[in-house]
Amino acid sequence: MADHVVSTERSRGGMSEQRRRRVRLEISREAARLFWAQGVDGTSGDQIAEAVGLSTRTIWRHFRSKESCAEPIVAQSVEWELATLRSWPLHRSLEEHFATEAKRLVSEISPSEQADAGLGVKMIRLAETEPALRTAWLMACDQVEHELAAVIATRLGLKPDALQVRLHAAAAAAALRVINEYVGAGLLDGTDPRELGDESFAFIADAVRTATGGAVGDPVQLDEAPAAPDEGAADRQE
Amino acid sequence: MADHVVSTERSRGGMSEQRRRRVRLEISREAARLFWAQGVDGTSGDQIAEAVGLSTRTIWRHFRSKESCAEPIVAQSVEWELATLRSWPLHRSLEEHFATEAKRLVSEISPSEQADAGLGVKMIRLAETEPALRTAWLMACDQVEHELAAVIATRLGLKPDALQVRLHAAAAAAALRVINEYVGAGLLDGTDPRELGDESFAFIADAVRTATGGAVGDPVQLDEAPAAPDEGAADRQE
DNA sequence: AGTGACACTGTCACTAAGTGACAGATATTG
DNA sequence: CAATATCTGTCACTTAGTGACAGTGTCACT
Repeated sequence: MADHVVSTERSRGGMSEQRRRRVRLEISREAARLFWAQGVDGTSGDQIAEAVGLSTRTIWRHFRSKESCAEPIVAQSVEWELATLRSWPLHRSLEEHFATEAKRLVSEISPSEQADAGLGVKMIRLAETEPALRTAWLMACDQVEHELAAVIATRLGLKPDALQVRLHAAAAAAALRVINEYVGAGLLDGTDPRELGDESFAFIADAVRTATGGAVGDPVQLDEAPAAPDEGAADRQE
Repeated sequence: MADHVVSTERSRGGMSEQRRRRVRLEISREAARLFWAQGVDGTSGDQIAEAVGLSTRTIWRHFRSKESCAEPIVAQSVEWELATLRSWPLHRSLEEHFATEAKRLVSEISPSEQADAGLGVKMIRLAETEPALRTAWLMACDQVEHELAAVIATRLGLKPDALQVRLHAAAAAAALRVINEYVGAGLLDGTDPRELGDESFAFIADAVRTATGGAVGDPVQLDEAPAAPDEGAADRQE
């Protein structure tokens, strides 16, 4: 029985991971709705449980705290940025890549994803005044920072934990955070989505380029990556 | 000494403000010690209260949550950066200013402040693994970001909430955060303080300059500040 | 089909975080 | 000393979150 392990192990442990994510997202949707409608403090765990049709105990089995119920929705709202960064080819400029990816995204987005995105924006807005939610938002930004570190590391031919890379990644991620907050606030205040959307991707690329002192944004030649002409003090770190 | 306005007016509502800060700091010291020794989850509010010699109820009067007990110690550990930024004269370069301020600081620091700084570094380290503390650390970084926004705004002749300013401030603050984490981790891992200290202030200035795309760091002429092409990219913000 | 293993959920009792309300202590002012 | 306002301790209380146990559905193997 030890030889055909594959199918058994998948069906047991693997099915749940997908299912678990769906349940968490479902809980997160209801929690976000309630948080937005009544505030975080004004929403109890029991209310969330009732809204999603589960027992309170089960909520705590999926989320370690009330605030963290918002995490999946918030995380999903930066997921497209993560995906875009992951798929950024070496030979393209950031502007080009963001422009094409943004266009593709707009055409492919489903109504339910759009609703989730709306909730995500609201949570980000709420995070400015509700310190409890701020953690969730900053966690998502942290994800972006790590993804950026990986991308930048390969582009500059350095390790992801080199100080130089971490600095660039942190600065660029911070810029992305500010833009997200800015765009989100604009949307919620009634600015026309099209107006913001059209300029935003060019803006994003420019912000990343600036925040990294111009080190990240241009196309990279394959033979150029490992070369990295001594940038002084930074390379003594690993 | 202060028999006049200061003492009277403060004694009613405001005397407490100074005293309150001292009490909060005292609590924060004990909390940080315990957090470091036993972890955050392993430390109860009752323990903190007992360690500092107050009732548990009084702890909650000074801090809205257990984790926030760490805030004052963490905040104090970036206080010198805030002060240094506040006192940055227009006509000096960031490198010069940081170098002189750092020297002055090293000579003036008291043993108790040194102990507090040690605790602060430990809390920052702990924040990497304890999400509960991460909020405190990021709050402190947020302070730095706001201070930076104010400084950058006056240097560029823009408003503090202009998008351009917010982007620069966020990127620079993120860079400072990474450096703080890097230096702190180095200290805790036994690196010689002198080795890190000597290069760090030059490093800081350089990081800020890079993160702002070179826009922040140079001396500013007085007549140049308000000049900035006033209807440029950043003005769509109000 | 039957049986055991396992993952998921609900129920309930419990710990710990945090608040409200009241009373006593302390300090400042007149 | 009297008057007032802030600070603190005590205690009862709400709520977030956990541990333990039991019931249910699903899959695997026979």
